[in-house]
Amino acid sequence: MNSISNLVDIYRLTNRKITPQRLAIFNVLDSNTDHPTAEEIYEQVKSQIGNVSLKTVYQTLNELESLNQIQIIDVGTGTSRYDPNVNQLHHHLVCQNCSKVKDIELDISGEMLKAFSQNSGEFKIDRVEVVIRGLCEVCLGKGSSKQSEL
Amino acid sequence: MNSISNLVDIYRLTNRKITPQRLAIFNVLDSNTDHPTAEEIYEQVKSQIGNVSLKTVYQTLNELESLNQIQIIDVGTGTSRYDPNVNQLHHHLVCQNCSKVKDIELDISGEMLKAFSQNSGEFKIDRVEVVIRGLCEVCLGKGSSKQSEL
DNA sequence: AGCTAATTAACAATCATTGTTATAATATAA
DNA sequence: TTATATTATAACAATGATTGTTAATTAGCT
Ligand SMILES: [Mn+2]
Ligand SMILES: [Mn+2]
Ligand SMILES: [Zn+2]
Ligand SMILES: [Zn+2]
Repeated sequence: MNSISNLVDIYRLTNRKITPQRLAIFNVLDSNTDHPTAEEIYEQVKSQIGNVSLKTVYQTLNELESLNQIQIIDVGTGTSRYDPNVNQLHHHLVCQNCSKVKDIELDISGEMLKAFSQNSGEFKIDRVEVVIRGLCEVCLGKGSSKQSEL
Repeated sequence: MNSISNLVDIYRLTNRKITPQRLAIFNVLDSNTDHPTAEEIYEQVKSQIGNVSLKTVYQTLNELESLNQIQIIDVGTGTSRYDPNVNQLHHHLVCQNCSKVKDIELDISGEMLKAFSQNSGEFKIDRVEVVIRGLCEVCLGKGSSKQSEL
């Protein structure tokens, strides 16, 4: 994602208005590495500026995606995650216990494409997404038996 | 997935009843490589035995997953896909035009783990899922301009 | 300050999936 | 083969994430 002042420029140039809601959403996303859900962003924005609607959050997030400022990722946890990291190719670690999502840098193109071309007949690759599932550092530390505690 | 007669045995051994609905669902899944949705399975079962409810289809599919007979995959198309291929490690190609899902065999563990251990601190890997997005053979043939036709 | 297009909030709607429950069907033993 | 216990089914309501609708509000410009 671009800097907030760049976003403001982009918004002005595309006839979009700079509202407190949008600015607060930009702020929450800026340098965020947590892969928050829309609901989480909504809560943070609300604590910053008092009033937003969840609909506005969704609208702005979809808008930012279509401006290529964020990516919307679905790692199978039931809700979409919003990721401002679009400049650096990366993949994701997903904790099966706490559902936290972390970035991981992986260059798989080499071996990938080699094995792939042997296997797949015709298929024009646009992108490759890797999700690694397991237990994060925190949940490992707690011991996996903690999973079933309430 | 096991053979249908094996499934019948498993069901009997675990105090489950063999119903026409379940048998029809087994049949639809048997050797199926289409990664159908619950709705699609429901339609096929309906054309075989006349009456089922979608709820029964979901129930049976979840049951088969917990018996490790199928896997439920989510490739971000908005609906879960049901895959009887659980004995052979594999990944998925997803067509961005027609949403078809195809199996692909890829052994990424080597390079993967190497790059990974350099990058990720502590994380206990359970499984690695790769989704390759692009255009399938059919949609390539039609030319990508067909995408916007109605 | 006033105009106008864009934005917001409130609310309803959607879609996939799951919960509830009264009825029906299977397995098994008399 | 019929009765019985138990599991499964269908119908329907409910859920949760996301999107649609619209009347009221606001940003950006004059
Ligand atoms: Mn990321
Ligand atoms: Mn598959
Ligand atoms: Zn964790
Ligand atoms: Zn296709």
